[in-house]
Amino acid sequence: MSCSSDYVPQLRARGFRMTSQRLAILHVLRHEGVHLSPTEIYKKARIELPGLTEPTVYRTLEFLAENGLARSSYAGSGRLTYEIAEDEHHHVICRSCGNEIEVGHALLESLYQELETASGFKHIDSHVTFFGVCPGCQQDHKET
Amino acid sequence: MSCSSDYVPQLRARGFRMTSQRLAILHVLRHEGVHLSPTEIYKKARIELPGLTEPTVYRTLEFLAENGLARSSYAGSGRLTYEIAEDEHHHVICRSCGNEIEVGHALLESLYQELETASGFKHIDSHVTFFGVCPGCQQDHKET
DNA sequence: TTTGTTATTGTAAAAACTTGCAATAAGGAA
DNA sequence: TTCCTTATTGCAAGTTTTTACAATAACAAA
Repeated sequence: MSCSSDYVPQLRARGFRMTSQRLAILHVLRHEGVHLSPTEIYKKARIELPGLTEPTVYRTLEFLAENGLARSSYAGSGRLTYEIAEDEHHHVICRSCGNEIEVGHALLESLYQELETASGFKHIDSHVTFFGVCPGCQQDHKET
Repeated sequence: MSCSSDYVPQLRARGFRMTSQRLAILHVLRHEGVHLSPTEIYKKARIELPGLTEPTVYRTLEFLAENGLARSSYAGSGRLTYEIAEDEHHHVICRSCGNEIEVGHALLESLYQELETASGFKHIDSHVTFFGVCPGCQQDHKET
C-alpha cells in the first residue's frame, strides 16, 4: 500500500480523475487516522496545497466517501467526520463523556441480512454510530 | 394523549420549564408526522408563534431529543431531521432515489444486547439510519 | 399576589456548509 | 506534443447551524 497515488487506477477505472486536491486530502486522511471534521481537514490539507478552498474540501470528502476511499460518520456532536477507508467497522459513542470505541462489522453482519430480507432493500452497507454509556461513566453515575 | 401540554409534568419533574416556544414546536412535530428539518419546523412554528427565532428552534429540538420527546435522525442528504417520539423505529434510505422506509426496533433488539456485551457500554438506544438500494431502484439498475 | 432564582429566549455575530457558474486542468486522442 | 472534451476547481454569494451573553419569563416560595 504505497503512500499516495495507489488510488489513481481506482478512480480512472470509473472515469474520474486524480487531482492534487484529492491527493492532498487523501494524504491528510491517511496520516491523521482519527475522525476529522471537514474544517480540520481543510486546515491541514491547505498546508500541503495552499490554494485549496473549502467548497472543494467538502465536495472531495463526499466524493471520496461515495467511492469507497473514505468513510464518513457522525461525531457525538452530530457533525459529520471523515477517515480513510480501511477495515469496516462501526462506532459506539458515550452519551455522557463523548468517549468513542470501534466495533467490528462482524457483529452487524447478520442484522444486515435480516434487514435486507425484511425491507427488500439490497446492498445495505452503512457505517453506523451507536450511542450509549461507557463503563467509566456507568461508575461515575453511581456516585452522583 | 391530549394534544398539547400533556408534556408539562414530564419536564417539570426534571427541573425544566414548559414555554410557549416548546409548545409551538411540539405542536408542529405532532401534526406534521414526517421528518422535518429545523428550517421547516422554524417556518411552521413561526406561524403559531411569530416572535420565535431560529437559534431557539435549534436549541429546542436538541433539548426535546435529549429528553425523549422528539427523535432525531439523519436524512439522506446528511442533514438532521426531527419527528415526534412515538414508537421506536429505524430507517432505511435508498441510496439511489432517496426513498425511505421504517423498520421496527424488534429487529435490532438482539444486536443491541450483543453490542452492550461486546463493548461494555450500557443503555444503547440510538435511532439508526441505514442506506441501501430499494426494490424499485434494483429494477431500474438492470435496465441501465 | 409579589418576589427571587435561574432556565430559557432573543440578539448579534461567527462558523460551518452549500450552490451555481465560469475558469481550469486531467488525460485520452490526434 | 498539441488539441479537445469534460471532470473538477475556485469564486462569490447564499443558507444553515452554532455561540456568547444580556434580557426575559417560568414557577417555587414567601
